[in-house]
Amino acid sequence: MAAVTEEQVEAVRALVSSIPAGRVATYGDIADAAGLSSPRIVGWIMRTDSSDLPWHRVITAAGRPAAHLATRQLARLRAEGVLAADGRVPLRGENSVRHAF
DNA sequence: GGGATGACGACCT
DNA sequence: GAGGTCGCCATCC
Repeated sequence: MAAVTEEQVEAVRALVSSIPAGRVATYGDIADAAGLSSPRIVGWIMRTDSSDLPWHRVITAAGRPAAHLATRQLARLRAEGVLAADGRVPLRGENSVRHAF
């Protein structure tokens, strides 16, 4: 009786996989776009089923990835063209898919 | 079966 | 403007 159906998980995976390089998305946006009730579900999916998804393109609403992965995330994002200022990804402008959603 | 934890967000103080 | 608290759903112990 999973409140979150496989379809929801698939939607999240599709959205994350649909994030273009040089752009980042927030957990809240993905959760909302996938129709999830809680952004935590997105994090749960990433942790449980990270598969081949560009999880490094998913950051928190604070514009900063998880503490343990922050270094890894920033390094990858920087390689994709996302310049993080002081370990923070500028969610403002075209850097975030928020506008695309 | 129950409690604590976790890739988070939003609201309140 | 910054920090702390509560709520959210699922998993792990």
